Amino acid sequence: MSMMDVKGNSNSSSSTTQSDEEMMGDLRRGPWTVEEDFKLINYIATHGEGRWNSLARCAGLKRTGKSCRLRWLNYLRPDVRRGNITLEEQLMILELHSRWGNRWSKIAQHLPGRTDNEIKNYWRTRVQKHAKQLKCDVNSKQFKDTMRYLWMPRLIERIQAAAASPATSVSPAATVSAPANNQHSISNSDVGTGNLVMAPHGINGNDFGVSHVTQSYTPENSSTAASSDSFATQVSPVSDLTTDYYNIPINRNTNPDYFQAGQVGYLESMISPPGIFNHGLDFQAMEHSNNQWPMDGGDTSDNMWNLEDIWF
DNA sequence: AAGGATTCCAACCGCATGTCA
DNA sequence: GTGACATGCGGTTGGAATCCT
Repeated sequence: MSMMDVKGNSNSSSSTTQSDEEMMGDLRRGPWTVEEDFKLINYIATHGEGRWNSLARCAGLKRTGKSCRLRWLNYLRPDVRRGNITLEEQLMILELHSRWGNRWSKIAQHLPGRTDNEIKNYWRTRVQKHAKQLKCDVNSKQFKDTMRYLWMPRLIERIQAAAASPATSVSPAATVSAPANNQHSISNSDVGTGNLVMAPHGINGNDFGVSHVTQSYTPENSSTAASSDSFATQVSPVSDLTTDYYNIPINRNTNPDYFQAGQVGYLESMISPPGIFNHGLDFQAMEHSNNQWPMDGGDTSDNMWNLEDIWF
């Protein structure tokens, strides 16, 4: 069973370009196979990226240029980072989304190794889900306030707690991501200026469920490394090509303007301006009264939504 | 154990914009 | 200036995996 089976060889797409249409004869769709991945990787290794339609032809792939591009950018690229979104990344997504809205690609530029697709999926599956549970719009003031005064602080607390006790580190990014230079170091002067933390109009959202952030990332525990039983024929959701198969080092970030998780300046800057979290909420007490905020990987979403009762 | 519900995410679609002849 | 084609982006879909009853 595959998406290809479902969508078949439909050639009714009105969005395809003319050159796509010309190729529509026996185009493949749906999940990529190992063979296709190899072809694409090998071709790009030799000839580089770009000119995706001709690339698809020359590489012997019966795919549209679009499809090749997407597969490369979202999955095969050497610096694509697999695995769970870290706390720091969640915080970053949250903050950047508050600034830019659904500008996923722009947000992704500041999260090395993460694709716009991944961030978009994250937002939709976690944040919007919670907004829905709260019966409010993700862009509503109510929801933003909840983000800003409840979940952001909790996230920061957890990041700091993790930093204080490395044995229970929650920051895979700190170990996986090791850019060499020129990260955007956020100074304390950013704090309270709206520069990064606590933007004037608040924070839109985050996954405070953080159910997947407590493990250190390894290829083995990558979320995409599971369920490899269908690997022989289909790879898309399961292969860990960037490590096991192709032995390509992960996460070679070159973006000079990105945030490095675990960077002290960043975390410090994430600490709220004085008093901003002190709106009569005792988070410690809340944590206790709600059966805490586990650091062991359990999904805390429900607990957090219990906090909602207190909040409202 | 079974099957229904939910979650996650790869891949697709449609549109906008960029590039080039 | 214009049209053809390429690229990029955000939204959506649907199926595998996982969870729940």
